[in-house]
Amino acid sequence: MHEHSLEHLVSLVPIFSKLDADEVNEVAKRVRPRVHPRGEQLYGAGDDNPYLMIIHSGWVKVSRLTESGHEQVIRVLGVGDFLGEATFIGSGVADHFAVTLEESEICSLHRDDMRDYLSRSPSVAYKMLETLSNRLESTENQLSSVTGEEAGHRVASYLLRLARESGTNQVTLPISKKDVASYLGMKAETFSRRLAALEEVGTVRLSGNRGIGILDPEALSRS
Amino acid sequence: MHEHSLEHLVSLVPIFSKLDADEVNEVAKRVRPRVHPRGEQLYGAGDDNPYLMIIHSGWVKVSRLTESGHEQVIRVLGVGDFLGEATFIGSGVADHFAVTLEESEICSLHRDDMRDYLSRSPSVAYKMLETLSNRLESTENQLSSVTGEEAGHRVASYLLRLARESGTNQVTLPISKKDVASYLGMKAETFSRRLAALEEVGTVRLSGNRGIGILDPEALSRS
DNA sequence: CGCTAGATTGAAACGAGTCAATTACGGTGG
DNA sequence: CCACCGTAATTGACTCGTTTCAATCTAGCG
Repeated sequence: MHEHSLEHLVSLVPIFSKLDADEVNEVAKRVRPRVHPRGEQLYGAGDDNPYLMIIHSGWVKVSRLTESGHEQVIRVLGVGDFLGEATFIGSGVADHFAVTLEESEICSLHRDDMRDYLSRSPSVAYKMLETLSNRLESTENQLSSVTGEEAGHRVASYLLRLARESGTNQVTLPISKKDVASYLGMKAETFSRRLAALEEVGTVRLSGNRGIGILDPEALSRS
Repeated sequence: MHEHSLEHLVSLVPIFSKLDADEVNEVAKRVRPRVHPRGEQLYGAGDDNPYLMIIHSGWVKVSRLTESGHEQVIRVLGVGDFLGEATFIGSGVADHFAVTLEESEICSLHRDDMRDYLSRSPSVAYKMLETLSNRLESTENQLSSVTGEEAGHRVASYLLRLARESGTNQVTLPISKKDVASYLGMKAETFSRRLAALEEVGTVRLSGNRGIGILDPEALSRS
């Protein structure tokens, strides 16, 4: 199903990166790789998903449904990221949705196996701690930005972040504008209007539905 | 300094609850207990705080400063909770503030010692994972509630949560109204107005600055 | 018992949401 | 390769909730 061995794939995953060859072998034996088509829901709120899922290729969107029924995009996960941890730590059910954004190869590890590795391999637990700690930090950032900054400023910060992460001023939105808007805590119309305003004054240049060229990063960081 | 032994205190802390007597002893040897007066800042954004802090008594408020300078209350920690983990996992500097809300006894563990326990004692790592996972979940909840629900609804949900957690309909705000408002992602004036509106229709009864009696929980959950 | 930070209230301005109507993109099939 | 179609994005006009600013008021500590 893949030109690389399962062992090799496992060794590339950040949370397993400190394991030795024997340990990697053992994990590889327990892992179930699968290719999921674009748009497939991996699990939804209320599901009892017993697997830790690790992304080998593709992208996964994680979102929640507010009580009043609106979708809130929480984060987008890519190669090397894992998801589903909340349902085996604490043994509850999922409270969010996970959907592939494109065809993705994902390995699943049963929670019993995972608990086993956690108790025997401190490096796995430590790597997970690192990841969760970083996620917490970035979610707290999102929270304070949504309540404390106005829409235009959030858009500007987001574009600058994309530019920084990609290392270029010609960025491509990882998700649809509607989803980016949700991630930024605003409606799609507002996001569209802010972008249009930035283009108006020559700060950015929109190309197609996903492309944005940042012409004046200085001006962006000032807004 | 305290009528209980340090060992006893350590054994009461959730993340150390699975340790055996010898391990508890060892942790106790490395721990530095201290009593902090009300209002003391334990650390601030930008500080390199090398300690994991564990609360034995009292309350600690964790908040952030948005880019535009507004304070955003993230969470309130109580007995048994820990803080400061972000600065030893990932080895960065703090990006938030921690302030005691009242006189609090807090034990500090140096990050080197903590890393040591993490690598030797899987139960400690697992307990920390549990906590971080729960915090992540609740912060995600806050996020989607702030963007998806309107102020009145957030106030109602919050009051119901306080009532549920305390097991009574006569609740006491753990922090000032200004801080609660910040936690709920609104201005103090808005919070005040929502409470006044609820009192107006006989759903709640305000008493003093911190006391709220919930007269009609049914009506609250409907708003 | 008086002072001060916290809380309340009012009026007005504004940012973002809503609803609805177009327009444009980008994947598909001819 | 191009025309077509469905989905996504844009735009406009309007509404509404929340913030803002300012003026009291009051709880609760010293």
